[in-house]
Amino acid sequence: MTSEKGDDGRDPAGLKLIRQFSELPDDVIDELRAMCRKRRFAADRTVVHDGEHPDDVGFVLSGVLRMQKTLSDGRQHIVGLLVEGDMFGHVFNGPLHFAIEAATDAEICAFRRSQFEELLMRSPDLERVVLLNVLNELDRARDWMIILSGQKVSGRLAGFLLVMCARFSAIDHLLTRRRDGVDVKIPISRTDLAHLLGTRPESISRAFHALADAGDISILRPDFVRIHDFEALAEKAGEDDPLSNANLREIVQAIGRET
Amino acid sequence: MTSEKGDDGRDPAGLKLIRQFSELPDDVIDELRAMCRKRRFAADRTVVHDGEHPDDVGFVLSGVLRMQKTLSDGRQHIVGLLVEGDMFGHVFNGPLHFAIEAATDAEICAFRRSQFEELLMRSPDLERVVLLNVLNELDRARDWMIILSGQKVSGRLAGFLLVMCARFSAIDHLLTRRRDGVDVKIPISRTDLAHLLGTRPESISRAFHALADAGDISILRPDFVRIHDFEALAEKAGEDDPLSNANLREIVQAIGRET
DNA sequence: CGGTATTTTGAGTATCGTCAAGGCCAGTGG
DNA sequence: CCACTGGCCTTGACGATACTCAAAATACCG
Repeated sequence: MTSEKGDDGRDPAGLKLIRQFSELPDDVIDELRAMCRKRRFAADRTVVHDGEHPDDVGFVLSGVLRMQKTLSDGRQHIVGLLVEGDMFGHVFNGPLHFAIEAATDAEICAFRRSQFEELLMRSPDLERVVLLNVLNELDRARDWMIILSGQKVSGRLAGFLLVMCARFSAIDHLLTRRRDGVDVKIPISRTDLAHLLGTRPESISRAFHALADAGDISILRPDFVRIHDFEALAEKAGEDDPLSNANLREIVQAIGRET
Repeated sequence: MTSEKGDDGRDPAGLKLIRQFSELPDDVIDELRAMCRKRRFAADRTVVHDGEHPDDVGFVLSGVLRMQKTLSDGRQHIVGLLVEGDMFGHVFNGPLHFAIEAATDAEICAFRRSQFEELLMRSPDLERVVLLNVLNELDRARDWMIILSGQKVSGRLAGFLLVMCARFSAIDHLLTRRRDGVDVKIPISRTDLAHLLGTRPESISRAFHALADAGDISILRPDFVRIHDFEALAEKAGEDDPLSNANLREIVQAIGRET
């Protein structure tokens, strides 16, 4: 469960760290290890350019990446975040119609697409891992859609915070539990958050403080908030059931016991 | 290209009609044919209930289905539309967290999930078809996200109309080309459209008439509009490049030649 | 032709986008 | 060590847009 960042010498690329890979047969892992290249990106560096046929398929080892699309008028919209264990780059021939940039300092392991696809053809296990990964991403995209269709900015922000807790609970340094709530590190700037939620930085700021005034959260630092009341957030977000997500349910129950 | 609806006697389920299946080996198609069941749904009937573990994987043969999520306050949000050739239902074990209903009268072919997955394990070709299908759906979900993050309702509506043209150009009865534009049949009600675009029916109505007043479209009937100016719609939608989509490019060029 | 559901229109209020100014923090250079 | 600078976040004021509630008009279906 705790990710052992220290390389043990036999897994320099950290492939074992990726949850889904651990199920694969050893020979497939060995092949992956042989063909992968570990790369680091500083914050705000571009990992994959917009519109180009990416030559790489990659997995995030650490840090946060953002998928973003630049519109004709120069505005940028973020269509999702990638964290530890997420896959990116189109597997079969499809041009990626958005760019991928590092939101924080990040490490990825990259595979040449041709090699990866060739291995994909030979290993049904790997193909199944990829399929599950894509299905997972599809679910997340739909979650974003639900959030985006909320009409008040504070509602969308509440939905964002819940998604952060639900999806990033396993990621170190983003989420820490306390007696009186959960501390969340927000890995992107206000401006990026505005792009993600389809609004402006000013509105994001007002929405944060509206949630704080309601007592649902506390703003410890601009990029660091403490969540007090998950039910209130869920209601503002219009979630069908705040406890539909297993991770969230666990977090909420843990708080409930201690208060 | 033109879909021949008449069964030829050897393909009662219409499997051949699904574009992606035509590439599969004959024996796989025969197996699919043997295990599939053709079902019809009247408009507004539920195909898959919310939250339940669906036993079926299905493909749309005709008509339009809507994927929708019921929120706690009773509001419904539509997460996407399914048309001819689209797949639905989770392939591997994942609860579908939204319901699927028929937006119009529709025909689907359904497979028992266990059987389908078993065949999936044996046929890499089929698995590849499924993977491509899911990747495609992921792209579409991201398209919706971009549209939803537009801040003016008329912009989101313009984006919706462009998606209709780009994605449904091959579907009979939804899109017909004319000398002075393209006629589009809108397969869902104003209320549903409002749920899809994250707003209210009144705003949808006003947005339609705003686009009509601008001369971009004509409202022939509430569910039937004629598009005159694709560039104007693309600009209002904030699309990066209106001609980035091959189908759209073709439609626009066809109009350009004839005017 | 009449009844019902859907769409449209109108008026008032709330929210948000925009522009502009001020505050906070980190890094830099004196 | 302190002042300065630049970036980001916040706050305020104003106009534009959209939501709400209500009523009228239209389309749909028998």
